Amino acid sequence: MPRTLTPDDVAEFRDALCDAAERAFAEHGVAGVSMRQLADALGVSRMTPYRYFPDKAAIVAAVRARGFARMADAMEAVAAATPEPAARLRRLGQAYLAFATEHPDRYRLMHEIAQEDEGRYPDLVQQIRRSQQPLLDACRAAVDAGIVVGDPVDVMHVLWAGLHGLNALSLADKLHVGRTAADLAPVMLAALGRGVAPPPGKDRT
Amino acid sequence: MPRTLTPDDVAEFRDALCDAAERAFAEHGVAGVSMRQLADALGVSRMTPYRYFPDKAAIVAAVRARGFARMADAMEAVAAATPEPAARLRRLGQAYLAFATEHPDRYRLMHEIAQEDEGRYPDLVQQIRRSQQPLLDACRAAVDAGIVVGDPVDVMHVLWAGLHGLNALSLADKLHVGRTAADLAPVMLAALGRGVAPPPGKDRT
DNA sequence: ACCAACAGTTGACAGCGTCAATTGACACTG
DNA sequence: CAGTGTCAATTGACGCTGTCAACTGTTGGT
Repeated sequence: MPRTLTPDDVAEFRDALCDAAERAFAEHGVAGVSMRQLADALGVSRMTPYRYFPDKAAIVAAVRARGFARMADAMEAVAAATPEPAARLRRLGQAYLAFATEHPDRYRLMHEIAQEDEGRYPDLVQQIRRSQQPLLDACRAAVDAGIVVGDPVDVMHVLWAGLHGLNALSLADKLHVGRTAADLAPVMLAALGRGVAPPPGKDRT
Repeated sequence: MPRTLTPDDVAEFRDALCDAAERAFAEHGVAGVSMRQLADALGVSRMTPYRYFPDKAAIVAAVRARGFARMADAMEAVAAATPEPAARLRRLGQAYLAFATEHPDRYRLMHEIAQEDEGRYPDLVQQIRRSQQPLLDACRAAVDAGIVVGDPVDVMHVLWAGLHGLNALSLADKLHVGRTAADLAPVMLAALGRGVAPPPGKDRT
């Protein structure tokens, strides 16, 4: 009914749409949710969402970006609260694993979608980058402090891959019966810690 | 035209359908390929595939099962050719990473689909299990040989998660520019090796 | 009081997965 | 050799999808 849409109006509607989409995607999967259902959930007609997003893929991208943003917030908070390099690295690892455990649907949507050419969604790309930054910074600090050896970017990739791999197996129900991500988290963290630590014989500052 | 369908006929058609589906899925993604297109590709009419598979999900499951079977073959071959425990573990890791590099689309389909309740496809479940078995056996052997410490199943999960995580990041184009899976493979393998090795001071048989 | 602008709605279309009814060719039986 | 049952394969139909295009109706500016 209003004549012109203020930026706030647009943001509000987009947020509401993303909220509804996030819930629906979590429950039925992306493929199981139609644009029409989302419109219904918001009490608007079929095509209204298309005034705020160019197509369905853009909504998926927006929801994924929100997920990465939430994760980035969590990682940044942990990093800021833990100055000591070794502890920071450990805490970030725990936080990464915890995020997937606490928000399994979100994490799945963030990673399991294989959105083609996500470069077309700059906000998504930026939030992905932001979510990695604390871990990368912590790796650099750890290498500088001498508690980790190797190229910081390599180390970061190894840690990230290990953490993400565990999350992925857990969320895909691929862990053997009786094992949970929570069980394996300390084992993984210990192994990664030993894997990137300097060779024995030197002491750590 | 033939009156009764021999089991061989059925197997042949199912194979041909899976071949076509695998190619099409690789090129356009599962969501981008319709049953009708698959039927067209085989030169039969829309509903014919439904005589051989109950629905589209079953075709996806069959193609995924084939992927895991191929992988299991590769892993079994490596394991059989490498009796020495440490080398076996290393070679299996290399083979796992290589498989994803050589068959990216297959690997993606195998892992990125989040098929709900894959327990309904016993063949898929069995091939998944089979593809893990060589690594699990190798972990047990390595623990027995004293070159790896910890619960063998835990160790296997840690190694698998590390390898899969690297593959997942690589295939999702999440590695930083200039880094490839091939670059990071040795780094990851070395880190995992150190991560599960016994504490220093003991010697390795 | 008019008009242009534009948020929102409805109509329409091609394509989807799949159920149900139909077709047509063959292997038998009388 | 005509008739019949069987079953692989095809076609018809339905409700659903994402989205283009045309439309409606309200509103701020003149």
